[in-house]
Amino acid sequence: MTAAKDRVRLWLRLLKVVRGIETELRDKLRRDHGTTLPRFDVMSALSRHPDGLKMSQLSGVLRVSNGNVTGIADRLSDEGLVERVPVQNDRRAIVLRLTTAGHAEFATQARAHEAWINEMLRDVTPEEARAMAARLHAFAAATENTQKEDAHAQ
Amino acid sequence: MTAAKDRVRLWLRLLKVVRGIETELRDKLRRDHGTTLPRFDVMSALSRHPDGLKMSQLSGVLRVSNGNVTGIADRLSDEGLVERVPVQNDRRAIVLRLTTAGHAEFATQARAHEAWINEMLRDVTPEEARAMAARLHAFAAATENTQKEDAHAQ
DNA sequence: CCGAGTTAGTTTATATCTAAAATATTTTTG
DNA sequence: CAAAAATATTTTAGATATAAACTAACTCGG
Repeated sequence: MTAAKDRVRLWLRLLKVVRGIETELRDKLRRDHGTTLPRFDVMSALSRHPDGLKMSQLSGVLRVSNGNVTGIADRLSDEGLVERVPVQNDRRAIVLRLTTAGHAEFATQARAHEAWINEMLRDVTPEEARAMAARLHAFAAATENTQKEDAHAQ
Repeated sequence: MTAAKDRVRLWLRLLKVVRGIETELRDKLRRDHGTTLPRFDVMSALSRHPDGLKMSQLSGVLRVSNGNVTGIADRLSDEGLVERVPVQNDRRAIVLRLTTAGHAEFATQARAHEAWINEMLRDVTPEEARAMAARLHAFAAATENTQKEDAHAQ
């Protein structure tokens, strides 16, 4: 089955590219902003939801486990970048949202992030980027679950 | 700069696809083979190097930190799937290689892995897979460091 | 040969991550 | 309504990850 081999090769290539970019981003975030990729991801998701997200929504959006978000939220909360807000009519739930300081801090990080990606992918033309992004829709079939949103987006 | 936005969008799409596939693979590896993605990655790298790899080569190949491999090697070693072999003429170095049991176990896992990927990417034609893999070469510029080999490969 | 610098690997401290159990609350059902 | 099921989050145990400190061994110039 060469078809299977072709698909595996594509998967390995995807994995290598994504890991490489992630490693670069992690280094830059630590060096320039004293933060980490998971923290950036959480703040990024929250920045696009000014009213905040419930913990379960956040873990769904980021595709990470439930308990994982708890720890990251704890640390961001300790630094005053996010806050936990009770939810009306459901005392189980909690909404996490950026504080004013969190919004300001993320705005800075997001500008740097966009510049880094733009530089790292400088050899990809905008046309090619759009075409590739469109093709990647076919891959969405791979993960039929509830991926309603992107992680990382600004 | 819409070009920058296009590139960021592509990056987010890549990230989503890779995370989705990784999540599926993790679940399947655990359910069907009682193992994890990092363990599979280590065994995969070793399977392509019958004479073994030094710890530093392994962490370089997998693009993970040095100390990380130590722990995974410890656990695989406890289960008899890999072994540490001294290196001639350099008593600092250690070569990690699959045991006979490790080779057999990995062969089973690799067959399943190929079938899973082939199924998950069933909507991607072999031609498209090859084309996309070729295009992803342009992305390699993003990570100019020493990525001599793939993680995961069989 | 010997001490400075380098290299290989482990260890340490901490953060991240999952799966599963536990807790608290809400919703559903009979 | 009361019991059962479902839901939201945290907690727990253990694996995975990094960066940085540490140990041991090697290299090399003098």
